[in-house]
Amino acid sequence: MTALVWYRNDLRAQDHQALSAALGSKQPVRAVYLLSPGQWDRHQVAPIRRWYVLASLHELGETLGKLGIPLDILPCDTFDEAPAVLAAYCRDRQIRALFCTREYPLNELRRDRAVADTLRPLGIELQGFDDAVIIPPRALKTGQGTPYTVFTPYRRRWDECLAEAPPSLPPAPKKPAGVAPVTFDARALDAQIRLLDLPDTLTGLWQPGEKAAQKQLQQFADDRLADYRRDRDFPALPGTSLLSTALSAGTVSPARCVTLARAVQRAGSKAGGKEGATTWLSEIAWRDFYRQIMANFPHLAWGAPFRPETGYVQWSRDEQLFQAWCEGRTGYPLVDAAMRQLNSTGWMHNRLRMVSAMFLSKNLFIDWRWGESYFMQQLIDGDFAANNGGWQWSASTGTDAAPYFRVFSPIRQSERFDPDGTFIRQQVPALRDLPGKQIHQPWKAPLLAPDYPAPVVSLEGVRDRVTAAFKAAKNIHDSAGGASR
DNA sequence: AATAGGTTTCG
DNA sequence: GAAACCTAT
Repeated sequence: MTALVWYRNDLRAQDHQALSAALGSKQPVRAVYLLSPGQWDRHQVAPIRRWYVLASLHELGETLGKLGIPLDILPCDTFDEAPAVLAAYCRDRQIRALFCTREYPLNELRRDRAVADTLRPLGIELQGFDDAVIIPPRALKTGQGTPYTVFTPYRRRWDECLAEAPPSLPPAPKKPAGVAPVTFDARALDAQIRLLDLPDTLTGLWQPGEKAAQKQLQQFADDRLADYRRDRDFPALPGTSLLSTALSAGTVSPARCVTLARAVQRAGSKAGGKEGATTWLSEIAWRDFYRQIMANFPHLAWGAPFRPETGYVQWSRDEQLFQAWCEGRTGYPLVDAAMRQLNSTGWMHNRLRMVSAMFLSKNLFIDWRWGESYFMQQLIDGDFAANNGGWQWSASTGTDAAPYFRVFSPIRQSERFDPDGTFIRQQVPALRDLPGKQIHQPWKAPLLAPDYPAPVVSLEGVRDRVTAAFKAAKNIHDSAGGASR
């Protein structure tokens, strides 16, 4: 009789409820990871993200090995094969219980349901734990018993829950007495990593694995969290935690993040320390918010807008403008700097995700799904719920009312959040010689940046056009009888 | 989690 | 004349 931990996007040994439960069952413990390149293709997982996952798995295999837990990497091209692959494995290894961390997007839910249905007749229960989030997706309901669809009231409830019941961290896993360490065979992983064939200049920017993630969290909490509120919106500063990658692959747990943030919040020693921690906790709450949106509105997984009437918006399908956006040559410095950061590092500062998404969906008026998909293909932290939520927020098709708020001026954003142009100059060499504030509007000094493109669209009248297009969409929706449904 | 355009206030 | 303030969308 053996207990099995099925690893997915929870690639850690510390702070891991499923692993803790498996060890607590007093049976021998094994672990598996289903390697699914076909599923990665379907979900458009970025090569750099695949690399991060594989490299983190390599470390996890060694960590688990020291605890006497063998980690097996099982080939399983797509989710469709998961039930058969796991059933065969469980049969061969006398598995009696299966433990995992729950995932909430539709394909993952269906996979897990199919696995549970296949294993139950074999006498194996699949037991899920909700520690990929702080508050489980169906736990919080409004007064009307419906899921929260506006962030602010959600955040208030989330805070109350946190105060009443702070997340608990399971004890560090220990090697059971009498169990010998095992050696992890990383050959399959290393072969996959070689297939990706990514340049060292790219992978060298990132440190995979649980140890690096823990260290990064600790350093952020010690050095930057107190100033997070002040610094987080300036892409030229190291103001953010950079933990999105670790959180999305589970090399760090949100519970650990919240525990550290609450400690800083309570200490509140440094001036502003409290505000910094509170603001960062909000970002963790956003993460939970979009996960509970995804879990409660599963049609989002099929490309549907959250607000049905916005499904009738007539987006542009201009491939050339889209390509200019992807490659960072729109002629708007901060947008281009943002896209070049994404393309060259696999990551983009959160402020810039809003700026570039807003530019694609509102200024170019191109379908937000094109942008959502491009981000997934590039991002090392590509997380379906957060990415979809962010894109729909920018495109005004998503949660939170007041869409007329939602047109950024790429010039204003640039002036506010990269005032002296440091970040732009780092990312866009063609603009390096533009002095001072001129950098925000290079078309006014074309001779100083001869290699930089002219703006691909004018900013004039954007708001009126967007408002008109959304009004037209609502009319179509209402006259199609959508209002009554 | 915003902008534009106006008015008032300040040095 | 710049900065702060107000307001409609």
